[in-house]
Amino acid sequence: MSLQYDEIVRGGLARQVADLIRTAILEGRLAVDERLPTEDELARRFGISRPTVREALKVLAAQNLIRSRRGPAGGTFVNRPDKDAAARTITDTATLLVGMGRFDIDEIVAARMETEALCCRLAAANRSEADLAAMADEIALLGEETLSDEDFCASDVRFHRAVVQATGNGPVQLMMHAMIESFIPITNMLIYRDHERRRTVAAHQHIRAAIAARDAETAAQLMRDHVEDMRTVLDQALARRNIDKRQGGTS
Amino acid sequence: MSLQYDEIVRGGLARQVADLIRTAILEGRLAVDERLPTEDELARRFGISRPTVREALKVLAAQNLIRSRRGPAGGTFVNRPDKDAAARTITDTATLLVGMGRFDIDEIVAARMETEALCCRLAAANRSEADLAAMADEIALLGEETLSDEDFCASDVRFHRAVVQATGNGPVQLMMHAMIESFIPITNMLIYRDHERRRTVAAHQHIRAAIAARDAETAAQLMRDHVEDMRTVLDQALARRNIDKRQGGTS
DNA sequence: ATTTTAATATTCGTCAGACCTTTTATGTTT
DNA sequence: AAACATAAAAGGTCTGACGAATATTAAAAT
Repeated sequence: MSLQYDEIVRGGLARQVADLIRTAILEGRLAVDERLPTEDELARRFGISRPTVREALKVLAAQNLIRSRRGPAGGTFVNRPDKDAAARTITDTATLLVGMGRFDIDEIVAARMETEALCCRLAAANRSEADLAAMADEIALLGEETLSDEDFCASDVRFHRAVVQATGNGPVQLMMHAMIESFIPITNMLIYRDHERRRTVAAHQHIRAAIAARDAETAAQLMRDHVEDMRTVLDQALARRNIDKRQGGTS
Repeated sequence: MSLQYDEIVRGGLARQVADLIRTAILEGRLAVDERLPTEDELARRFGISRPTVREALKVLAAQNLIRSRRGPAGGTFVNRPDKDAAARTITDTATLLVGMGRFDIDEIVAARMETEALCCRLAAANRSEADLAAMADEIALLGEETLSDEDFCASDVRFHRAVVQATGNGPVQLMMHAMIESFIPITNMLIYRDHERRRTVAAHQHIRAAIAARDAETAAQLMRDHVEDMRTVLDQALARRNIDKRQGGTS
């Protein structure tokens, strides 16, 4: 364990202590799963009170850097960087920006169109049989007539995630999951009519077939067309909503 | 202001309160820049103590959801979602994963190669004169013989950021900045020799020219080749480092 | 009358020490 | 040897207080 327990100079104490410990973790001076001193001990060594130590630790826990357990074998431990936890953090951050309207719909659609086309190319090169099976599952589910709108959207999301998964590329998966998830609130605005549903299922089938055939360019182009299609439906939905707003002002 | 001050059921109190407030913010029940009750008031309404309230608020502050100021006009306020703050969060998260070796170098390079090629295509379509000027600046800087290794790397990063910027697409910028930044620690391992530096400058010039000419496919291919080149140099550097490790075991 | 200065109230930031809850380890009993 | 009871360790929470920063207000000086 290597930590400096003085050097405190200016700013909120809790913040400074959090920064010190975070830096120690990021620089590897605190190993993964290593146990920090007890809160009492930290307070003593930093020369601050325990509540302040706890505020600092809460910050680090919120960033998934540490975890705490009670009991004699408990204490505060350095977390192993976890892809899933990181994915959640990135997704939440992106979702917040999208939800608060910090991006235009157009640029979101454009971003998704291009990045998912890229995923198709990578997926065509790297897909496994399991990936193809996962896509097939969602295609079958999506084809069921009795599916509710919510279940239809959820399955649609899972298909796109399956394509991302098939890229076999960790960093790409990390970023794309965030992009797809943060887009959900907008896609959920859509109300799919029957013939639109059939179009979606057909598009998914063609995309899967191209990926299965390792035809990267066809898969990418099909995905672009598919997202473009979604944009058209989305535009209509938005237009309808605006008309409704003007006519029946029931806000 | 709409907040439920009871419904506490199970789990850490601080955690629960943080979740309640976070949900209220995310659902828009607490408007941007709205002021929450004072910490004393929150403690009273939630039926908990002020230190616990503070732990909850620290968590939310760590997630950039709120800010606090002292004084009579002070208090706790809801933050406006900020692209820069979000970019920092995402970058830090990705950097942690990369730094702790949760991704293979190969998949990082592959991800960067494909995503930056994509950026070139978008940049060719959307670049402004200012974007081209920013790229030209970094090219000029990178050509200077006297540049230190650190400054060379920094300028290289800024060129790639300029390309990303030229896409004019917010979500893409968000994700790509994270990818480029998190890759820095690895690129910094490189020691560029003179002829490698010249190759880099030449590659940047060609990429910029293709983007200026709105030649998307050429720009994309040049970027792929450029990143591929970096990978080659990187592999050599890694090989050298491994040899050094075996010979001079000074750990 | 206006500007400068001082007092004051408000709110976050920190502190001290105590008690509660959970969890593990130990030791006793059967 | 297994089951149970007990104690100790550590985080989780509470109470009450004081310190520090800052906006408002009042007072004073120009």
